[in-house]
Formats: sequence, structure tokens, C-alpha cells
Amino acid sequence: MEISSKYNPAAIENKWYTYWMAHGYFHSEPDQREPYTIVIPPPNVTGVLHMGHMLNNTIQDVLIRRARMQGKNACWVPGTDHASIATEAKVVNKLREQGIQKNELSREAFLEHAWEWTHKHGGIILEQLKKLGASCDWDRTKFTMDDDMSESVLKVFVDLYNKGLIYRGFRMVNWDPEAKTTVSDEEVIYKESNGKLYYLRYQIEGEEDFVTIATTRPETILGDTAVCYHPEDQRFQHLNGKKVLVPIANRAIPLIADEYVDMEFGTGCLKITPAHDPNDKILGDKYQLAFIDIFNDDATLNEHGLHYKGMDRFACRKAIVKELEQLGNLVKTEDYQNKVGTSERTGAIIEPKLSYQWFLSMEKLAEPALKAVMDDTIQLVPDKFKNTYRHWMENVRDWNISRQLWWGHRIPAWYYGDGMEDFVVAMDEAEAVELARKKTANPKLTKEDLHQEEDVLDTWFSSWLWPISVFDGIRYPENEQIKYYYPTNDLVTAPEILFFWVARMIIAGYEWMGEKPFSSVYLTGIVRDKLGRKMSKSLGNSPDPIELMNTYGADGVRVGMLLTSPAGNDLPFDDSLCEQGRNFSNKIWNALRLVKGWQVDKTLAQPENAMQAGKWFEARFNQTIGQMEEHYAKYRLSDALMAAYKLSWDDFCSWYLEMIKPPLNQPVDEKTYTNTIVFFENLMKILHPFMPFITEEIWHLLNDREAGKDLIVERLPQPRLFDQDILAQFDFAQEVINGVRKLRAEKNIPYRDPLALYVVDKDGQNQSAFDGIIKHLCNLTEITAAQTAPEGAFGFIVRSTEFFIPLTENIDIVAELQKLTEELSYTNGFLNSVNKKLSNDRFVQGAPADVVEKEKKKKEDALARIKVIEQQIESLRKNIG
RNA sequence: GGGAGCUUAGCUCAGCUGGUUCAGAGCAUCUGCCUUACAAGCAGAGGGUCAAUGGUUCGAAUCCAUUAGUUCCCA
Repeated sequence: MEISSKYNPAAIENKWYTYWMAHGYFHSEPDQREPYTIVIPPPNVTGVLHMGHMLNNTIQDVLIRRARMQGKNACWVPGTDHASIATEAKVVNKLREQGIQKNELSREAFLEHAWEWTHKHGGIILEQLKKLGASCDWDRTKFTMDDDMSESVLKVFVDLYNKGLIYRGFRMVNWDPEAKTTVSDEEVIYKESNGKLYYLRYQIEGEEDFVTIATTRPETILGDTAVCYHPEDQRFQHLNGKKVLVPIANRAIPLIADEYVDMEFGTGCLKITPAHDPNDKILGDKYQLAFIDIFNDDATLNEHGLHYKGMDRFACRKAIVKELEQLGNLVKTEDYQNKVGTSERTGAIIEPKLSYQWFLSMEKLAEPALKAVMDDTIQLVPDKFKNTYRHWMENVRDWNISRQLWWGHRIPAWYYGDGMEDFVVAMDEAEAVELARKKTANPKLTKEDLHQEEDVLDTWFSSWLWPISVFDGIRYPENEQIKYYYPTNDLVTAPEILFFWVARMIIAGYEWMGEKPFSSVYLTGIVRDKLGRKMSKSLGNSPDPIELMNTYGADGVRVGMLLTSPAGNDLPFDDSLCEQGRNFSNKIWNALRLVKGWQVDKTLAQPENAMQAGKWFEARFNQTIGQMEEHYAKYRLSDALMAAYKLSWDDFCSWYLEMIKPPLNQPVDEKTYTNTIVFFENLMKILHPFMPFITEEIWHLLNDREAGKDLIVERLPQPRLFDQDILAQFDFAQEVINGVRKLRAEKNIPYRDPLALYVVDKDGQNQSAFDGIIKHLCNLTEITAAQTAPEGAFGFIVRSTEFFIPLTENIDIVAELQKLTEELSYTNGFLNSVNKKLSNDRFVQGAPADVVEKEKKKKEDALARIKVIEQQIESLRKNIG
């Protein structure tokens, strides 16, 4: 068989993905087996694959493939999220490029464009995941705006409304004047900004006296409804009960005293604009101040802005400062740095704005969700996030679920009047008419009298149902699918959306299923660049995942993603990680080339060395997969991978294969060959979840497979009891081999020159089981037991056994002596520390017995070793003398 | 301003309930090798007062306190 010396992933990745798909291996249907379910965190429908997705989906695929190989019924549900704000922004932009303004279109016409966009771009990211090897059940692909999903959302809205948990409220929201919508607190990014602090004086009503306030937003003075100072501030006591005049507007507003004011800041006197500042709103409510909204939706000034009506807020700031200066109200300005909120979506500066919004009351709903995480019914990995979670859930605020957009689920509320409560909530218009007739006691009311709410629901209001609605559990809670797959097992997502999404899914799970949505939440880190910056499109510091996979192979990139990413930790990404992954692929590829290159001679008996090597590797293999189990149980995927990596590269390739390798151009015996193939197969099994493509390829090259005997559905080997003794013996042998190799390296003796090894083993420590292997790997002519060191031989010590290699080269006795002396002093120091412990009564009595035993053993070993070293020194000295 | 976390080799990280798996791993570095599976490789080697200080203890990377640096969350 001709196999290329370089592994070429491109040639096989497509082949196997298509093959797996064709055989339906990713598809799951309920059956008798134990289910293992993951729902994908649905990527944004407009999105393209980025490094965060790569990490996240690699982890999910490892988990799902492993579960499949454990014989579970593995089901990974893929899908996408409609992403109201982001998608609408993209569609608006695209239309603008075509010269179309959104407000020129009807709602229906706009939605047509949005759907067109979605159909065109919606599948891209999922196609990209296939290249990564993601073994999702594509037949189950869902979109948050599929008909059944939408119906679920509306049903949930109606349900919550009927439970009295949804209400309309008048709230200070983060208004994005560009997108003309509210954004959640979490979607506001605060940025340092160089601004100015303006000192403005307000005239006391009826007096010639003034009071000076400091503000960063002079344009909002037209919305001022009070001026406030600290009740204990002596500077302002004389103003108690008086009023001041707002400059320009000349409105009289009250002076109030409240402890909210920081006496040290500015002048100690503050203007209050309840309609445009969240803190001022609190004071406005507290003192029943007027609320004057001076802005239009696009952040231009409205009629309250007087002659500034129609002007943009920032243009107005400049203009109004000029006017205030002319009027003599501007006392001074100072440079001032503050944090300004900007919209995550559009970058526009957020305008705090009072507006009607729909809210979901959270306090009650949150209770079971908090409990479930605190008592580990749902396990957060790593658990350090429990604290953060608790803090958020205990201080949870009502959820603003409305968005002033068109793309999304339109709120199923119909107004029949202008009053705050003049509406009904229903699944559809017909039902709304019914309800409205009842509520108004007007049987003649028709649908023409109703007007549906224009706002849509927050996207999270659909994705919080995801683990339920993908199995249609909202509409049909008793259906076979939801009963089988719910609760799901693991959720893999980013900590950034712990509250947005994870917490809310837990809430939804308990509210509608009466049960948690998943058992564990694996929180990935953020993929960063070498400089520690988050990878983002705007910084341009993110490699193109597709390009990466073309360069290093999907397997190589998967390994690269997992090598240094313990749960919850950021992943400082570097191409070299993928390079390491690719190199590893190549390594196992070449092991295959070696093994498949052998001729098998059935008449040959198995050599002793090969038998011994086989025993050892089997023990090592079982030891390692036991460790991997532990790592998996703790979700330490990088550790599990590293264990498999070292087992394959170091133990299998560097040790085992070298031990059993037949001499050049000679055949291998059948027993050894078969064993080796089995070992190789087992390695492919444990590596498959990490590197699905190359392992499947090698699996099929190792042996001809019957139909259906594909690696993806093979069973993982179970850890078995292993021979500890043989591992210990081999450790010793490794030290001996290492000693010889080191000597060769020091003395520049090439491997092809054979050497003789003498063993002086006074304590009978030396194990001869691996002598044959030592001979083979070190190219020794013989291993001879001796009573004393042979003349003119170089030596090394393993534990307390001496090994000597006679060389023609003259020994530099001084150098040897120095080496031995150093070792002696180190060992003596070690002995001292052990003795110190053992002579301490409090240690001997206080420490556990086994610890004391260990110390005694250490002492014996050290003593034996010291004796050996001293003897060597002595004999070398004789040589000098 | 309030809360949480982190600081161990050049880099990225392990080190569970204090005691040889206690100072580790991978990568990187250095040295020697084109040894007929693999230079995307082989064989060796070097490298850390476990952030600082103090305390508890027979014994501290591990527990406690303070400080410094750093990250995140909330306001």
C-alpha cells in the first residue's frame, strides 16, 4: 500500500463527513437507549463562523461523539437564532445601500426583505460547522422563527400574561437613537470619553442671587424639573424652599435637598432631569417632580427644546452652551472624563429615555432557577460561576421584553383604546376580538377597532425556550420527543450570556417543564489573540476559521482549540496551537505507515521483547484511559486530550513501536502485528472525539471493515484493571535506557556503535524482564551482572543500582569525581531533611502512619544510594592514587 | 463605589481534602542527529525563593491576614 508521508486532511475530511451523513449516524430518534442530548447555542442567523464558535462547537462535538461511542443515543440539535437587532440592522443597511429607507416600507414589505436576507445567509454558519466535523442531527435543524417555534413563544407570552407576570410599564430604558430601539443594560458598552463639565448658574426666583450647578449635559437643562443639594450642605441652607429659574426656558423649578448628592462633586449642587437620567428619575419619583421629555426618537430635540427643536442632541449641546455663555449663565467649563454608554449593535451613544415597555416580573420565576444551581441540580463548570449567578439571581430585575423593531415575534397584544390598560393579550386576532368584546362589554367591537402592538419581543424571549421548543415541548408537553430528550445533558456556552440566556433557560425549564433544562453548563472562555484582546471582526485580529482548517486540517484545528482551554478560562489563541494539532495528525499518520509497511510472517514466533512490550503497553493504555475518564468526569477536556496525545505519541510511537519494530526489511510475527493493530484501533477510538476525520480514515486503513463497522459508532474501550507491577518495572527500565542514551549523547557515541552494559546490583533491585528491550533500544551487545565496576568504565546510578559502560575513551576522573560529589551532597541534603522530620517527635506522632512510613522508605533509599556513590568515589580515588 | 476571581518555567496551564505524582505538563529554547514511519521528525539538556510580607502548623505552592498587580461582574 502506498501511503503519502505527509498526512493530507483535505483529501479525506469531505469524504468522511459525507459518508457519516449518508449513513445517518448523526440522526437520532427516541429508542430504548439512554439519551444524551445537547442543544446548540443557536448562532445568530446573520453570523459567520468565528473562533468562539470553533471552540464552542468543538467542545460540543467532543462530548456528543464520546457519548455516541459510549453507546448512548446521542442527539445534538442545531439551529439558528433570528437575532432581532443585529439582523434588522443588517437588513436596514442593505436597503439603505439600495437607496431604500426603512420608514418608506410597510412592516410587511420590510419583513419580506428580512426573510429574503435570512434565507440567503441563514445557512452559512451551519454549513461551516460541517467542515469542522460537527455531528449535529441536521434533520432537526431549528430556527427561532419557524412557525412552531413562534407559536411556542406566543403561547408562553400569553401564559405569562395570564399568570399576571407580564405588565406594561413606564421605564427608563437605554435608547439607541440610531436603531430607534431600546437595548438591554447588558448590550450597553461603557466607554471612556473626554467630555466637559459645564458650570451653569440658575437664578433664584425673585432674587438677584444665583446657584451654580455642574453638568456634563447642558442640552438637557430644558428638561430640568428641580435642582438638588445635600441636606447637610451648609452652603445651600439659605435656599431651603425656594425656586430657581431654568436658563433660557425661564421656568421656575423647586430646589430640593437629598442625600443622593455628592457634596464633593462639582459645586455640590445638581440639576435634576428625571426624563433623561436614571438616577434623576429615582429622585423624580421620590419628590413627584415633573417629567419633561425633550427628545424625539432620533435624539433630536422636540418642542420642549424650544428654538432648538429639530436639532441633534450634540449639535444642540454646542449651540446651547454658546447661548448660555451669551446670557451670562455659563460660569466655567472643565475637562472631564466620564464613561459614556454606547450601543453594542450600532455604536450610537445611548440616550436614557422614558418609554412604555413590556416587562416580565422575574422575582418569583427566578426562585427555582436559583435553587437548582445552588444545590448543584444544575452544575456550572467551572463552579466559580455559581457566585456570579447567585448574585445576579438574587438581585434580578424585571426583564424588559419588548423591542422597537419589526424583525421578530410581534407582541400578541391588541389595543382597543388609549388607556394604559386598554388592551388584550391573545394568540391571534380572532381571539383578541373575543376578549376585547368581553373586556369592554361591547359585543359590536370588531377587528377594525383593534390595533396590534407594534413592538416585537426580545430575541432572548424565544431562545430561553430553546431546549424545550426544539422538541416542541411548549405546544405539546407530552410528546414523545420532549419526554425522551428532556432534560438535556450538557450545555456549552460562553459566560457572557450566563444571564441573558442560561439563567433564563433554567427559569423557563422549571416554569413550563417543571424540570431543569440541562444537567451541566460548560462555560467556555473567550478566544483572545496573542495580545490578550478579544477576537473580533472590528479589530481584524481573528483568523479565518475556514482558512485555518484548510491549512491545518479540521482535526488539527480542533486539537489546537482544545490544547489550552480549560473550562472557564480564556483561550489565548495562536496558530501554533493548530500547528501542534497538525503535527500530531502527521505523527499518527506516520505510525500507520510504519505498521502497514510491515510484512507479516505467520511462521514466526513472537519474540520475548515484543511480548513484554505488549504487556507493558496494555497496562499503560488502561492506566491512561482510566485517567481520561476522570478528566472527562470533571469536564477537563484538554487534560483528557493531553493524556491521549501522550499515550499516542510518547508511549505508543516513541516507546512501544520502537520496542517491537522488526529489523530492517524483516517481517513481523503475526501475534505482535495483531496486537499492534488492536492497540492502534483502541487509540483511534479514544482519539476519535477529538480528531474524528483522521481516526476514521486510519480505522478503515488498519483493517477492512464490514458495513456499519465505522469508528464513529464503535464502542470506547472500558478501563480495565492493569498490571501496576509491570509499569513500575518499566519505569526502572526507562531510567536505565535514559542513562545509556545520556552517556551516548555526552560522549558523542552514535547509536550504531554497540556498547556493553555491566550491572552491579547489590540490593537486587534490577528487574531483568526488560533487559531484552534495554539491549534493543540502546544497541547493547550484552548486559552482564558484575560484582564490581569494570576497569575504565563510565557509570550511572539508577536508584541504588550501578550501571557501567566500558569505553575506549579515557575517563576524566576529576570530572567524574566532581559529578559524583555533587550528587552525593544533594542526596545527603535530601537525607538530612528526611532525618529532620523523623527525629521530630511531633512529626512522628502527629503525622499519619503512612506518611511516616514513606519518610522511612525515603531514608532507606537515600542511605543505599549514598553508600553506592561513596563506593564509586572511593574506587575512583584509588585510580588516581 | 460594591462583589468575585486570578498571580506557579520564556508562553499557556495542572497541582483534589496541607506530607515524593511536590515543584509538574505541553509548547517554546539549547545541543547532537537527514537512524530505511515521521525534520510537521528522533535522542538528550537547561529553565521556577510557586506575586510580596507576615501568621497558623512538626511540615505551606496548598490554610489565614495584609499589600501589590491583573481580569471580570454589578452600579
